[in-house]
Amino acid sequence: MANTKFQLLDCDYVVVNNNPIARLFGKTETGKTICAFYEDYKPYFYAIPKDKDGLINYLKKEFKQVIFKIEEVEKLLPVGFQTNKTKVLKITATDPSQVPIIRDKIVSEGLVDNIYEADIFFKNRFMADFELNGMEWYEVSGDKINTNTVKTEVLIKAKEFKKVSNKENADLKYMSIDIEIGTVLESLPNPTKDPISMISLSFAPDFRANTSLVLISKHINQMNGVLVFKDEKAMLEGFLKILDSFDPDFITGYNINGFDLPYILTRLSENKLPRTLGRDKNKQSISRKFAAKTRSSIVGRVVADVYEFVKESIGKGILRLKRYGLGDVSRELLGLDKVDVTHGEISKYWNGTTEQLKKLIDYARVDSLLALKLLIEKTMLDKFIELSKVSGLLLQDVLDGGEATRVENILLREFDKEDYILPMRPSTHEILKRRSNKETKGLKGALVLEPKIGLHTNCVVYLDFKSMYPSIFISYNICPTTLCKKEVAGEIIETPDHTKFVSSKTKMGIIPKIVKHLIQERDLVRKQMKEESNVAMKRILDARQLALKYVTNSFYGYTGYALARVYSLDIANAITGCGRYLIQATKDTVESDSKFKVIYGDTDSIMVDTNVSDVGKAMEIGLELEKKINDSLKDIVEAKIENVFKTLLILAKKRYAGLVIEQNNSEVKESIVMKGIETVRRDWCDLTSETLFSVLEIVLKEQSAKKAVEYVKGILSKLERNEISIEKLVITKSISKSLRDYKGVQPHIEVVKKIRKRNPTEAPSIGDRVGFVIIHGPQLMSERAEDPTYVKEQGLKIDSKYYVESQILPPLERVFDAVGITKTEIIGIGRQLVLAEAMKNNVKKPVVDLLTSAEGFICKECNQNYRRIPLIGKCDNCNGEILFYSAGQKGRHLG
DNA sequence: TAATGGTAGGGGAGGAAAACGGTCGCCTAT
DNA sequence: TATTGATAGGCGACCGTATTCCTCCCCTAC
Repeated sequence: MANTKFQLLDCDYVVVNNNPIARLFGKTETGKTICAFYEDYKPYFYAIPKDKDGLINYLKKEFKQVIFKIEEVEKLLPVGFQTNKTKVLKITATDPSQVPIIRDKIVSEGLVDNIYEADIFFKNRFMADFELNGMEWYEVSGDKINTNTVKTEVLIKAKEFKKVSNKENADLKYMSIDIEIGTVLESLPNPTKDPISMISLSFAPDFRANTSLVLISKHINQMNGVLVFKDEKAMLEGFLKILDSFDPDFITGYNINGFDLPYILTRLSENKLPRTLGRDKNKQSISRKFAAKTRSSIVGRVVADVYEFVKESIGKGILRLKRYGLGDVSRELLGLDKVDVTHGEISKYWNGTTEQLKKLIDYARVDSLLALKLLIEKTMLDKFIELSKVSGLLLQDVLDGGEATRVENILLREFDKEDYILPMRPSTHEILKRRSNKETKGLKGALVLEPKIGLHTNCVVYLDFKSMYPSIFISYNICPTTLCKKEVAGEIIETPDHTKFVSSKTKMGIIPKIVKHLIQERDLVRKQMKEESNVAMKRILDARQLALKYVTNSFYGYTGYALARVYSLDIANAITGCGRYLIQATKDTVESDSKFKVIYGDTDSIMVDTNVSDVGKAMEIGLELEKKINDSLKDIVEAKIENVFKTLLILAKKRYAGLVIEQNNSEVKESIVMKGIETVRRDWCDLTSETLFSVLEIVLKEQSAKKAVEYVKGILSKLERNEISIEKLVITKSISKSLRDYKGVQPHIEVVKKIRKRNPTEAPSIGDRVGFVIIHGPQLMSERAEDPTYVKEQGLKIDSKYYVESQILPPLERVFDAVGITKTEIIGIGRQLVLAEAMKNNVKKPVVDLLTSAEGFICKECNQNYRRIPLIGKCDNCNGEILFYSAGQKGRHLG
């Protein structure tokens, strides 16, 4: 009998003698690999039979071999408040793989009214019942055993698991992989035909004193850090040996899910080599295609693709990058450059001189190294490890799955604790029904208040509600288990949209309970974080509080997700309805004192003009408002001052920029916040983002339009003189679907088509971001989009007019327009207004106003205006065409 | 196919639809 | 032998062009 503590990495099952054995893979305190086997557990599900005895007899007859037990139990149904339990059959099978077969059969035979939990994976069911969470620590007790089926150092026949509190990770090993195919010249590598030329591996910690190794499949002279093999098969065998002896917990790389791993697996098959990359001696590793992604599963290890982390973190705004090639990302995050070898050059170098081959080896080595460095130095796994602990899912499932999977795993456990049963995932037919129903009935979202557009030079306080939707779940006790579908005795809570729930005195909802617990836990972790001095631990705690936040915020979206087990439009609508009510009520509360105006608000926030310019005074006002709001919305949501803007420019809904002042004791910190504006969008070129950023900075900090206008003029003339480097003109857009699904003409899609024609190996595909510039020519803008590399090679001419008129001016015009300066002033004709002056008069579009009141004439080209038509009938200034100006609109040609 | 949390909203580009202006043929009134 | 004066103005049909509106797409705010 031995007790061993280990961190849980993976879980699966094998069937031996018609009996499932659950296997837990992990890492012990001393860094040893462990596999714990648990034999006495079987899969089960629930059904409401049409005819109880009929179903029992049918099952006993048709599935004699695989039915272990059928019993009648009492459970609570999941949707609609239940006063009484319902009798259901709990059907236990011997083999997990038989459950879907039994389930499909009894459904198609029409033997059941309803069926529950018959699609829960065995590993999740097992972990739920034993309260095991991915990446947590457990002490397993049981006897050591011998078996030849797995490759781990410690083997235990488990009797019991006890949770151990340990926030740190075991000594985990990482291996990064990058492969090169050197034989393909013109087309994409074909894994069934084209052999792998090189495999680059990097290790953390070092493997036999090597940080990296490059395996090469043809003869070259001995080199440091290079292992030479006679052919691909020998190299793959070498790779398998290294994998087994290094025995990593994590397999990583850049786009390994999309390319390297499936390629290696296919090559192993083609070479008739075993595909057992995992810690099981027999189970083949597989790589399956789901929707747009490929997922690999390797027993006992975790596959983590750095490319996917980068893409996701960009989406969440943690990393502001317009492209995410390994080179771009490494430069940005690590300050390291990648050896640059294009796809076309790979085969050239592979078949070229020794020098070229060396360069290729170097390139491959750096690629696997960079991916590994990114993963470890940027601690990309931390958040996912904590998400695994919070949701209970295995780390691999957290990485591969979406937010719904996490929510559902928590729901499964909590429903079970209170004797509720969970619905099945919807069928294809049900999904379609839900979607079409949603279209007609609709899920109304949040309220966005009408913004007061313009520059606000008084201090503005930004208040928002702490975790608004989660708080609504709690305050209104919103849950499928408390939803009143018919008349119910006892206290009822009615939401502003008239959806009814029983009060928490009658029954506290399961989601409110979960959410409340998650919020409390997060507050606790944040407190611990503040007190923690150890940097590494602080980082883990930070990842944990973030993970808790993500999961807490996922419940609302889940209820409106058509593929959810617990889907309820009524609930989703009740939540957003409460949200709309609360934000409107808050606005009214603030404005009940006519001193203050709410100038904007979105979903859970409001911005209030304080009428004072002193930040300290504004803060006092903010605190008063905060108190006032919280008094009126007591026990529903909690408002908090997020920050104070010294100046704030609002351009439109969801678009604003502000100068934030933080006064901590004597320290004053200034920072600029920009939301939704082109400076934070990735589908505008750097020239636009940078110019606009500078302009906004000048406007917010100095309130000098003159300076801003001068700055812009400088940029424009540089652009016209071709003094701007092409890199700054690259616009990027991502490919969201397969090319043939695009209905219209899109610039980035046209570029991909061109690249494909020229060199298919270089062409970006679905999910990638495409960079392009617009070149000079008569065609549609989309057709003039070109690959920047190609433009440089061919010396094509950039369409500077496009950049001035479509990239630089429109965003700037919106800014100047909001502060009362017209396009005329920007491009330098007419007098220049000083912002303050324009503000004082509160004149919007002064030139247009002038024209509107007195009808006149205007030049189509340069907007010069005339009270009388020039004698020659053309513009004196630029010889442009003269238009008649009427009711503020240009129209009617002259001459 | 299988499966990927939600809605609100701004803004660019392309293309269809509607609007407009010019011309022509035809008619009528003068 | 015959529709046959000349002119202005109204009207519909047609056609090309400039606007407007709508849809698709991307990306962001929350």
